Amino acid sequence: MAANSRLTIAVHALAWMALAQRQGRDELTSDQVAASVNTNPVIIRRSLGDLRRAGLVSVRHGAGAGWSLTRPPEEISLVEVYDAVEREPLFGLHRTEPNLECPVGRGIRPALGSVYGGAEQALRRELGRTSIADVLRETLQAK
Amino acid sequence: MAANSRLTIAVHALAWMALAQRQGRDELTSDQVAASVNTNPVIIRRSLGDLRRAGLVSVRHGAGAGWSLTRPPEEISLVEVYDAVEREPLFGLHRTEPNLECPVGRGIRPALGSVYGGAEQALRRELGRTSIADVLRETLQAK
DNA sequence: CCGAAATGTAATAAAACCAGTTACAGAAGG
DNA sequence: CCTTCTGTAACTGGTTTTATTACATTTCGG
Repeated sequence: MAANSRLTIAVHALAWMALAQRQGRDELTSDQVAASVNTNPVIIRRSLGDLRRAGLVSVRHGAGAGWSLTRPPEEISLVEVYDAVEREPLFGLHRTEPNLECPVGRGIRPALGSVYGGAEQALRRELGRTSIADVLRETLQAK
Repeated sequence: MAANSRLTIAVHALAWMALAQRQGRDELTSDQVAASVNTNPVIIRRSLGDLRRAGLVSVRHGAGAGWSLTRPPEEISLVEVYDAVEREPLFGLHRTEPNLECPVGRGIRPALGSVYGGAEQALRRELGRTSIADVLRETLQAK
């Protein structure tokens, strides 16, 4: 699995926005976020665009524009971020249809689908236990 | 995330081997497994090779060779299969080092590491609740 | 109302990964 | 010894990911 870093980038952006907010800066541009994440501003705009579509951040256009959180960071859980930025299921099924003349080939896809669904639920449940505020607190504790 | 199908292929192979075993065929060649999964025998040999290194199957070489389970299918849990075939962590950290002059950039990686570790544990715990025998039973129930 | 500043998005590129395929050396049973 | 099958390397086509450039669009501030 080519593990992507979409969740990492989105959480980093949100945590940084939460810290800036605490310091009185309610809005950040994609350039400012990109400077902390150390990537290209377009990557940040794409990621924050996903979060905007999920209702987690809002944006103002034009000159003096910027991004801001729509909720206090205590009320943004990582599962919402996960759902906002991650589209693919965790495990892929067969790329080509299995042999339907084999009893295993016939029935395995729904069986796997239910197992995979349960595993994803467990993952999402665990992510739901952590908020952006939690991540920020742990981040600032690291000396 | 380009979700790969390694877990699917490995579980399919093991379920098929479990069914064959129940029918008196203790050994299968990679060609026979590939016929059910509907893929190339080399893919199966690579997958079963991972499972062999994890101790879940054994192989005999040469003419009349084949693969067999080393344990009853009730005692093979999906988390063992997952660990055998999946090397990458679920979520990638930053591809390039974040800006260490930013307090968030400095501390976020260990913070995310601990969150991601917990999420993976939850996933693995859930996968541990299902065995190859469970998958086979559900597979055969699907009409 | 004009210009500056910022977003949204398309197009492109390089790197990585995945599934599939061919090929072949090596092992081992008969 | 010969046949069969594994183990693995090499390569291919396709997809994904991150990064980058470019530009039309939006809107604030003066």
